[in-house]
Amino acid sequence: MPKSILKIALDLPLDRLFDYLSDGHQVQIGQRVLVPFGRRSLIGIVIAKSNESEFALEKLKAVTQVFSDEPVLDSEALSLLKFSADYYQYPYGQALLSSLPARLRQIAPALTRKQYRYLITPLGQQTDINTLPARQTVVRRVLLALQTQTALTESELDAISSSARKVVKQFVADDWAQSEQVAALVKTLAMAMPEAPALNDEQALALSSIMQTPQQFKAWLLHGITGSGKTEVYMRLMQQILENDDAQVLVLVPEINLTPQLEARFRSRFAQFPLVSLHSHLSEAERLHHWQLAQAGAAKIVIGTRLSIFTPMPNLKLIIIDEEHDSSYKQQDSMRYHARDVALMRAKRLNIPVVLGSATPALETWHNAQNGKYHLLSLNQRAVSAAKLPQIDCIDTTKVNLQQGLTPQLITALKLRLARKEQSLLFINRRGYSPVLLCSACHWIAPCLRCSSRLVVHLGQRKLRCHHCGDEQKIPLQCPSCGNADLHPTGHGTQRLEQTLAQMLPGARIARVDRDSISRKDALLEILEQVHGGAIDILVGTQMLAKGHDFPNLTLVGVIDTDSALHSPDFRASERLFAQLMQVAGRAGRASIAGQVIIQTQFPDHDLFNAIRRQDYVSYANALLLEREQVQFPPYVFTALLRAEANDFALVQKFLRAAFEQARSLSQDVLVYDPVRPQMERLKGMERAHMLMQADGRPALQRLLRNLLLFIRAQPLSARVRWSVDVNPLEF
DNA sequence: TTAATAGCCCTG
DNA sequence: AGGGCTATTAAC
Repeated sequence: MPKSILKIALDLPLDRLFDYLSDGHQVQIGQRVLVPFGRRSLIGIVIAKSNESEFALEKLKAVTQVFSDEPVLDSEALSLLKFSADYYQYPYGQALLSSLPARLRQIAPALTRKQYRYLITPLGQQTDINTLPARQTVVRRVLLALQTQTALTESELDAISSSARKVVKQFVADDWAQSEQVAALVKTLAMAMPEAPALNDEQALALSSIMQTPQQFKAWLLHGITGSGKTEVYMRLMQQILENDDAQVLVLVPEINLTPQLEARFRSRFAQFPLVSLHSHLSEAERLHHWQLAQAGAAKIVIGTRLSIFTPMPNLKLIIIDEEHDSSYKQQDSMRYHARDVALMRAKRLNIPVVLGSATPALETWHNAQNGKYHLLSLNQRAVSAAKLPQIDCIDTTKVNLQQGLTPQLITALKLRLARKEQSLLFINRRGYSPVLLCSACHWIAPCLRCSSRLVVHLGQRKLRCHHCGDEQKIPLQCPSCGNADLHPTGHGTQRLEQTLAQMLPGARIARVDRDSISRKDALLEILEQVHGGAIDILVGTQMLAKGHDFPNLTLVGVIDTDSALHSPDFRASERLFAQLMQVAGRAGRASIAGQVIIQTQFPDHDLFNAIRRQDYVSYANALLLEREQVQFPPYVFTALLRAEANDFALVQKFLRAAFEQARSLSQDVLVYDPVRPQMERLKGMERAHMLMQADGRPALQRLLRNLLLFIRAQPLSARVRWSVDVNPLEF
């Protein structure tokens, strides 16, 4: 009996598959199909074939269209998505469809345009440019370029002129050139392949350790301070794996780190291996094209952000996760997966190595390295041996006179760098002019009407703005509460700091980097270029500046105010602050000049600053882990969070109350906490609350969640509140 | 999720 | 009766 019933995943919040008749179509598992659904048409993915259906056979509809000229999703990709969807309690169909490039979710056939390049023929090579009419400039330029470079890609032609493609087609007709289809997107770079630097002992040991078992699952933690040469270890490792028959390698990076420079660095190092990137700045056509090259096995290296962990790669032999502690690996809506954790699952299922790299590993990761689940490799020396560690000073802001929020020590240090023609970076994690607008008479503070937050003063646009919902208001002329006209912008943000510095240090060339100044896509790159070129003396900015940029002439880093993170109710705040400070400190003095870091704080004797001064991740991580163990927080327990929000708080309460009673009755192994309100009680006009569940092991928690969700989905109330489940939430 | 429909209050 | 609104239900 032929298996004519297809089980199909659809992009719906319903956690089940739908049955359709194949109706004579040749259909494979993993294939993309178009099906009728109600009175609309949906894209689906075929998950299984069967002889039977639990649905009444006469009610089954037939598949409308099979996209049979496309490659199908392989079973590894399908099962990884299924596993992740189950683990993160998210409908399989939605998880699967949203892992695909948007073009594959649309109804039109997603044909990728074929790429061509054009090669010069002997006849074309012999043709003398000077015999061509002088006015045909494009013809002359295309021929000249072909003669000197022997081959041109379509994008190189486009760079010559918009009519260059037309010209080259005529060349093909005249047998001056011939066209050739390009299988993979290989951007050939004119630059010579850089010589790989020699490895130091630690790097060599790390490489050889991993390469002892290149064909089995092992999780490696590459723990190395900034500048210790983690990237070089990745690249040597990739080189060795790639040289092995047809292997593919996946490199995950945080979004902000995937700069064109990093991509170019990998490309020039691996000129012989086709490389594609996958990130949010690609056009949909590019994303599809890159994804398909990975899926076909043509791209040997994929560098991508979070979502690319799900990219089908038939010959995947190594996964690398750079800056593994970075919180951008955690998806914060839809399926709330953690790309690092999914990478671990994927590597385990494929039986391949996975390498996590960081200067400040996540405590979860560090814990796993301590208990032997991961193998620890440490890089303690700086790879460039001349480079020295910066000196780190914490200045007690309660004991000195601040000038506009700056300590005399920091001002002196800034002046010294200006005199020496060296560069400085000031790190302040607050954008805008000042974080509050305060009435001097009645202490009224401008609040956001839609969120439980304060409005930030933006003097440039003369506006008050909520950084949570984006709402804007005019700056009031008098206090709405008492009528007093004396309203003060209080506290310091990036704009104010920039202004202060300009007044205090006339002549200094200052640039500001934050989300407000970096509106355009390339603006950050432009500023960074200016810094490299020596056109900037002082760079002021938020955490956008903390990562990945090396400025050899930058010798001073100032940290203005991070104290709020020390007393944050978020249990991960100090872990994050430590990582952030280590990262900014690493910006100072990477070349042969020793750097200085000045941290302004009210609590210079805090453990965190003591550890920062010594740049001692290990003892601080161990101390934090001890605390986490004592209070039974992750990674010593497994948690999940049920979040809910609605305009009407009573609905949220009712919804969570019902869930709470149900969860309590469902499980003895899981500790279910009373629903509470989060730090941000109201956001964009929605009243929020959540319920925490905590267990000693994953299975008990998973079991509870599965049953709890069955209950919730059956509740009519669940349609009237927005709710979501977050497994291993970053904060609660 | 979308889309249809059932139920309800209101006007006229 | 019919318009306009919300709640409910089905989708293969």
